[in-house]
Amino acid sequence: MDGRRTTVRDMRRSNRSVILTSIFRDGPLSRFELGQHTLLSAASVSNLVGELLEERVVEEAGSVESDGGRPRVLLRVNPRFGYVIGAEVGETRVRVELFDLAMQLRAIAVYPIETATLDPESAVIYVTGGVAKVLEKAGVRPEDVLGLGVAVAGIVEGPAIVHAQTLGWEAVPFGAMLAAETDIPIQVDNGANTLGQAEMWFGAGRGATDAVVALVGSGVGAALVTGGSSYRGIRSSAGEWGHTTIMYGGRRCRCGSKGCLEAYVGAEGVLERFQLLNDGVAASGLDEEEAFTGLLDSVKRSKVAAKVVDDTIGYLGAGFANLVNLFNPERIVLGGWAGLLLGERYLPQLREAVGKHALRQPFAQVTIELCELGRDAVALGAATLPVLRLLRDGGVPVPRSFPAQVN
Amino acid sequence: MDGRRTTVRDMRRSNRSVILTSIFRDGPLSRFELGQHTLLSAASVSNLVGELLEERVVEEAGSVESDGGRPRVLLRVNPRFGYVIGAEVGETRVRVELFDLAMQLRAIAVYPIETATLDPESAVIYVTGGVAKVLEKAGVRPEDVLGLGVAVAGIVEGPAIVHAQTLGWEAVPFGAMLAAETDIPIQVDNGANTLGQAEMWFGAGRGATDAVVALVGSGVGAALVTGGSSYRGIRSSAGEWGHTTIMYGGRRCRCGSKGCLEAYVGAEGVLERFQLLNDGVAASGLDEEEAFTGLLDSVKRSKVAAKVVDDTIGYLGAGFANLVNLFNPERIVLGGWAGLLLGERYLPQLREAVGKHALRQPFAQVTIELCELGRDAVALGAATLPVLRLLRDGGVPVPRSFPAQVN
DNA sequence: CGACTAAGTTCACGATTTGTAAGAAGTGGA
DNA sequence: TCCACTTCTTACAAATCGTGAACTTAGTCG
Repeated sequence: MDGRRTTVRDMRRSNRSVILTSIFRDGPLSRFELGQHTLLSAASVSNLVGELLEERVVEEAGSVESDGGRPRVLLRVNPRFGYVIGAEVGETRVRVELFDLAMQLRAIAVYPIETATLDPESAVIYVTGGVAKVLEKAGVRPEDVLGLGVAVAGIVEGPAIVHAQTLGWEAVPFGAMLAAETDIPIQVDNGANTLGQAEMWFGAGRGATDAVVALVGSGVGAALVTGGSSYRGIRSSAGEWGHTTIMYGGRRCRCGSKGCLEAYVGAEGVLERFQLLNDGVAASGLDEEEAFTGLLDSVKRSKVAAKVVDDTIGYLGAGFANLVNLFNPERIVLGGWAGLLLGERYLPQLREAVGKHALRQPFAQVTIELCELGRDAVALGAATLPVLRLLRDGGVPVPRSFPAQVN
Repeated sequence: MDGRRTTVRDMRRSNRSVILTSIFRDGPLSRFELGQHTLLSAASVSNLVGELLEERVVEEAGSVESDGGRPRVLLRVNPRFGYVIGAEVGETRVRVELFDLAMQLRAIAVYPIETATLDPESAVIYVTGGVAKVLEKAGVRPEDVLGLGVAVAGIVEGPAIVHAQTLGWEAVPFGAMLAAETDIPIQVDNGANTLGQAEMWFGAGRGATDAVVALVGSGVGAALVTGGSSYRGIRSSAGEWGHTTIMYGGRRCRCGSKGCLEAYVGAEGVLERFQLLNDGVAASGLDEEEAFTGLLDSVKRSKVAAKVVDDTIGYLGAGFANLVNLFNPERIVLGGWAGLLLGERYLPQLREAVGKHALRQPFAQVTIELCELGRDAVALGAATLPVLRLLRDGGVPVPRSFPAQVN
């Protein structure tokens, strides 16, 4: 099977999708404005909107006067047409959030993980338990949930198979395991990707079509967005920016290779470098985040700290420049807790460092921004997955049927 | 203006495109097979093929018996429906080639460049002269040329504006300059991209949808292909792989930065490294290509040469690994004259080096191959640009009108 | 020569967008 | 209160398109 045919139904679905996406993204809109946005004729807009209104995906929201004529009726996505749930399965917690279609948070459930590693079976229990909890809290019926997006800290490939080194998961069919417990449609993705998605929709990435959301925490990753949608590669493990070699033969990285970017700008790597230069003396009794903040705060007192931070900015700048040269993006968003701490203090210096390593042409076309959402946005981003699917399908909810669909 | 509407005509154009592309790519095909490939109904296939036949884009090509029933009539793209021209504007030559729609070479014109730098005006004269020449040689009328694809050694952005450091061109509106001299539709692209395109269609990239064609010559570049089509970034200067930092603070590169991949694996950089280790003694009286071949041939005799080549494979492996980690491609094709010389001798070692630096998951999903077409394929790749457009538009030639369209 | 088989064609039908014209919903002035 | 005016909304006919079912065509085999 080759290229895909186009039938008359694809046309309608596509136009419904265009209209619905327009309403969702650009707020309350009149039919007239929809026509301008979508280039559809007034007749078609009316027709399609009528259908969406009938199905309750869209609702009227007041009206606005117009220079003496009939007032325009505003349309918006019906926030209560359905709900979406985003779940974050991380190393230290499982977090489940319920949103309405206006992406307003309606309920939340958080479970800290005490055990060293979270096995897949427990993760399923936490997630399904969290789903039940948020449904109850918000008073929403399960059948009104359009979908559940799950973000995991690892590589997700094919039909929701998860490989997560830090959790000790290897080829875990997490999507299928969840689908066995609920008939809510499930989508699984990498946490870095969902956080990137959240920034693209609601944060510093708004309006960009070709962007990279770089995440610097203890580890380092990136979400690539090309042509308005997330780029995943042949089997959705693209974006492993943290393990690109930036110093051939350099520091050993926990991935087993040497000279990875992560070994230089990941918080763990930065602290190790500091300890090395500081005659082996490390801040004790602090967790990684406190230690990292302490390091940043001590640059004025300590020459060693200043050098370590300075180097970090340089390395990070080179890493960004690699992205600029390879992807020619329109925007790079720096996120992650360590990235945020660094960016708050050193964004100008970072921009300068990028300029030193990037080619003039693509560098002139990119803007480098700090992320706007906290790290709690991982679940929000996961919740956008079912929304994205709804918009793409023109407002037709995914049918709930066996075999449960994954991804 | 936002998302694009779909009308009933887009549907037909799209289906024509699917059918025509199928016939072009998968050789002579019967209507029946077309139906299977495209999922279109037999009625629609017949209808659309009839139209294409009527317009002479497609022609019948014999028939094949079928287990006792009516024989299937084979269809192929009419090689003489139109012709395409590919031009390569390089540092040492301008090369113009004329192809029919079966991509058979019909005529060629080559102009060596003696002067140190080729100014844009002269380049226009060479190209237009070459076009006239190949038309005359092949006995083709200008109005039968569907398009002219031009490959230049530099960054091409927006409406065919060219920045070519090595030619000394800065923001040259090369497309517009050419369009002023002829009414053949013109498309301009980077030479690395067109060579990559050629490999994807006719060489080692056949069948892949997510691939990288890496070009190692005196300099280093790459063509990125994602989801079956060339990735260009926000303003089409993506793919500058040669200037990604691989050794932070390392060797100075001609781009002005330090530690670029090109400074380590580009032929110029390799020879410099050899000279450095060899007590400053360089092979004299040889051009770069001879010197590079000589270096490779001397690894058995010279420990220094062996080390330099060994290191080169290591660096290149890390560079490939970066691509593997970031893009998760299905295939990487190594090309360029130096890449070819290296690959012929050290492909297994190179694969091993990539494995050392890449993550296990994406590495297991990629195959690394040697390119199959010589460097003369740059013009062939350029000629595919108008073909691609014809296929995309479903066999409707680009109208020749003012203002001349570029890109 | 006639049945059989498979490929290709014709035609009515339903789905879809579009342009046009008619209708509806307000505003402002008499 | 009524009426003209402006602007948004809807109804309808026309045009286009893919589809399914019946039909035609072209070989093969007995």
